Amino acid sequence: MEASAAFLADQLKMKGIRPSYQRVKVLDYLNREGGHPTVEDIYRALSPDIPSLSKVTIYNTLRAFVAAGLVRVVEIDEGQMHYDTTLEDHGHFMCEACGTIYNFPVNIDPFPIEGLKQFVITQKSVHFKGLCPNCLDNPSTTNKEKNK
Amino acid sequence: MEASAAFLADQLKMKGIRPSYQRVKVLDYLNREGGHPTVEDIYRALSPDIPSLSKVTIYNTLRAFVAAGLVRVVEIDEGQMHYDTTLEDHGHFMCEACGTIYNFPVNIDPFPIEGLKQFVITQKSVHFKGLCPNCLDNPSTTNKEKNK
DNA sequence: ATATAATATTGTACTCATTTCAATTTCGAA
DNA sequence: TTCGAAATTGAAATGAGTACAATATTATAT
Repeated sequence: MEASAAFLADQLKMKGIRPSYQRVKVLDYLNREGGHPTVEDIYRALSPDIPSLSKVTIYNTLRAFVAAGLVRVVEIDEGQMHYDTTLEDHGHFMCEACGTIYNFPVNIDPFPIEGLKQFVITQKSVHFKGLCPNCLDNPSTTNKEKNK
Repeated sequence: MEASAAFLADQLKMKGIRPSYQRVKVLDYLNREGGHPTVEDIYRALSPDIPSLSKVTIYNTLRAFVAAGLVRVVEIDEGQMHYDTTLEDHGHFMCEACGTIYNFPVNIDPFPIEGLKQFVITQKSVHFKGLCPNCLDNPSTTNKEKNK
């Protein structure tokens, strides 16, 4: 289901972000699709509807969203950045066969952080890699390249 | 102190890597300097001694070392890859002011991995970011750019 | 409603890490 | 010593992300 443009615009206004047509569309995509899209994913999805859309706009938009705390950057993939709408703390698992990123619950705080006594920690990430159940079941039918 | 070239060459041979002049020099650098160097770091350090040295060789060399299990990739910095000679499991802390990467002990295994029951996990990383004691003490005297 | 100033969008050009490719050099075994 | 395989090198390509300047849009004050 699709949230109304007005509702999405209010979401942005509350965060001090001007609800331009493009920004509302990006937010709508993020809310609808979830997952961990890249700039490229978003561009490919919205470009048909907004022929004039530029990737630069998506970069700018996501930068604004991250600064406002609407989305988070996931840096599990060296190739490109992914964006995550789940704001609660959680871990990320990336399948090395299909490239899909999964969230999993993990409690990061009770870590024995001996050795970082004098450090100020502003960001904690837990990143796992391996093979997801889907690729384990269908070894040859999925891979990163195909899914592009 | 510097390990003998013969000793380093044997280290490589044992891993099935042909001990070329360049590879021995890269391994020597890694053993001597430790830390979390980038290709650029290694290139700048070795280039004066090996004028013909190409960055591609360092890329190739590190890829071979990683495949052989001699070093590990650290993907905490989106900009560029870092390499780590510490093979035991540990976390990485990256200072957002000076860019320095620190190791810290962390026991990753006893994680409550509910939600990944069906997954094959081949790699686990714990990445923290923030400010290191050095930069907390000298706020203006260190930064990523200067340290380049 | 309109003018004006501030902000967003867009295309182009650029940076920079990494990879690809082909040519040359080096190494190792016969 | 020779020959084939593997390594090194430079040049060129790739691809994500950024910088910049021009244009378009929006918000606010009049």
